[in-house]
Amino acid sequence: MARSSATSDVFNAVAEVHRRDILDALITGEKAVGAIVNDLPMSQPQVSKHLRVLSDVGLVRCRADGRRRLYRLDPEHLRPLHEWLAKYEQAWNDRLDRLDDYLAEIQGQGEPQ
Amino acid sequence: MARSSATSDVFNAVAEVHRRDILDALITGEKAVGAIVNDLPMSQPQVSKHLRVLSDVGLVRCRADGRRRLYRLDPEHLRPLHEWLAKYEQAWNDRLDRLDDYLAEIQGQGEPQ
DNA sequence: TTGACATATGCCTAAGTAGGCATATAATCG
DNA sequence: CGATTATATGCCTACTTAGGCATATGTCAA
Repeated sequence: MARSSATSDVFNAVAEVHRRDILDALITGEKAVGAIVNDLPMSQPQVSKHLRVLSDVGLVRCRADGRRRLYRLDPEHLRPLHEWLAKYEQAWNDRLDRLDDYLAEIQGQGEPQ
Repeated sequence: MARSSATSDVFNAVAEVHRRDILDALITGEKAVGAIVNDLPMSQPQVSKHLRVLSDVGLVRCRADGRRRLYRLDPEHLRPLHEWLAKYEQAWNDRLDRLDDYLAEIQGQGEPQ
C-alpha cells in the first residue's frame, strides 16, 4: 500500500520537494504558470500537475488573467503543519527556543529583498 | 516515479499519518516498542518499521533496556520543517500571528497533564 | 475563422512503499 | 541449555504517484 492520497493531506502535499519549490517560488507573490516554469527546472505539465495537488489541498489559489492563470499562496492552509509542529515546540520549548534564536539570526542577516 | 525516499527526508517521514501518530505518542516521553503498539492500533512489525524510518531521519533515538528498546523523540531534527515553515510565517506575518494567537488560546485551555 | 500562445489532462511506465505474515535475532528466566 | 518475551527483518502484494509525452481546452489577436 502506498501513502494516503496527497490530494487530501497538506503533509503529503508538502512532502514533495518540487511542490515545496513551487510554493517557495510563490512567496514573492502571485505568479503565472509560465513564470514558475521559467524559474524552476520543471516542465510545464509537471508544474501544472503539482499546482493541481497544491490547489486541491488549498495551499494555492488560482485567478484567471486573460489566457494566463495566476497562482498565489494561501498560507492559512499551512495551519495543520503549524499546529502539529507547535505541539513539539511546547514539549521541548527550551531546545526549540534555541532554534528560534538561530532562525531569527540567519533571517536577520540575509534579507536581500 | 514515486516520492523521493522517505528515509532521507524529514518531510516525507512526517507525511505518514501513522508515523505522526508514533511521534505524538512519544511526546509524553520515552517509550518501548510494545508500549507504542499498545497505545496505537498498529501491528508490532508495522511500528518497528515506522520507527526505523523515523530513526533514519533522526526524529527518534533508540536506547536498549534489557530486551526492550526505548525510543524517544529528537525534536532537533524537526528543524528543516520549522525552518521551511518559518519562511512563510515571515512572509505573511499578520495572518499567521492570528494563527499563533489561536494556538496559544486552545493550548492554554486544554492542558490536562 | 484561423493561428499563436497559455495551461490543463490523459495515458503510460517506472518506482517507491505500506502492510500482512512469517521468521530471524536478541535478551531474560528457569 | 531450552523456553519465553521483545523487537527487527525479509518477502510479497497492492496501491499510489511522479514524470514524459502528446493532446485537449481555452484565450487572445488579426
